[in-house]
Amino acid sequence: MGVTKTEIFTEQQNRIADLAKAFSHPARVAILQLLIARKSCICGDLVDELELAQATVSQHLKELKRIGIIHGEINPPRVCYCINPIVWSEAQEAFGALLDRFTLSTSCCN
Amino acid sequence: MGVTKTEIFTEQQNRIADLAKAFSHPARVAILQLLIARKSCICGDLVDELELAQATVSQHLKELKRIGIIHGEINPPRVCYCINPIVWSEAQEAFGALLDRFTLSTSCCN
DNA sequence: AAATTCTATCGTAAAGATACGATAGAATTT
DNA sequence: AAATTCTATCGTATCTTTACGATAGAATTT
Repeated sequence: MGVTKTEIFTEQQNRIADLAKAFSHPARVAILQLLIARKSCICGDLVDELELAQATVSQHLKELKRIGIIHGEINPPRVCYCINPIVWSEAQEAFGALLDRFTLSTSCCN
Repeated sequence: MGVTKTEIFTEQQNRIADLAKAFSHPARVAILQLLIARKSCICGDLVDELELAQATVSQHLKELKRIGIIHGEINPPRVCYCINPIVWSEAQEAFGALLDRFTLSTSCCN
């Protein structure tokens, strides 16, 4: 086994889980924070800031691109990575909706 | 290798990544949504709602407990799982702070 | 054209995650 | 005491993730 049964969950549940993967590794959190702070970053800069090999950074960037939360613009000989505002606000709404659904009145045993 | 180098990241980055793991699998999203809706759930109920084996549901509950976002109260012969309001609000603040740090003015290439 | 620079991908090794059947443990019920 | 009920854990198979060295590809620079 070892394979997630995505077909038994809703689109929304699968999408939230996928978006959460963007934030589920400290390197990707660090990358997103740097992209926000710098407004644009190239892979080389990120490799200097993070103590990770260039291949590893590139792999994390690939995952963030797959999710859609960043996109890269080729600006030879470099690549400018940026937050994708559409997907970012999608994440804001998705997490916000889920996190705000719980209030103390919803709690039972505390 | 295959082992995350947590020591090169900040406490905050590691914590956000860990909290995000709670939401990074659709089954755990579904469990949290059910806990909110029902205000308390027992493992058996969850097994009925999710099309997953009892052992699998228990494993996801264990992961959510490890993160701290839920806690179980033994109420023999059952267990009442609840959202932990402290950790839940920690997640609200952590994700909120990160997600709100990006605004359109912070964007570069769009 | 050759050298340089930067990023992506390949190949690979190790660790972690996911899923489930089987079994154990703990408590109530019969 | 035996049976029943419910959850946790064990063992295991498979897939995924993380990490890095090596190499390829694409573009500018010398």
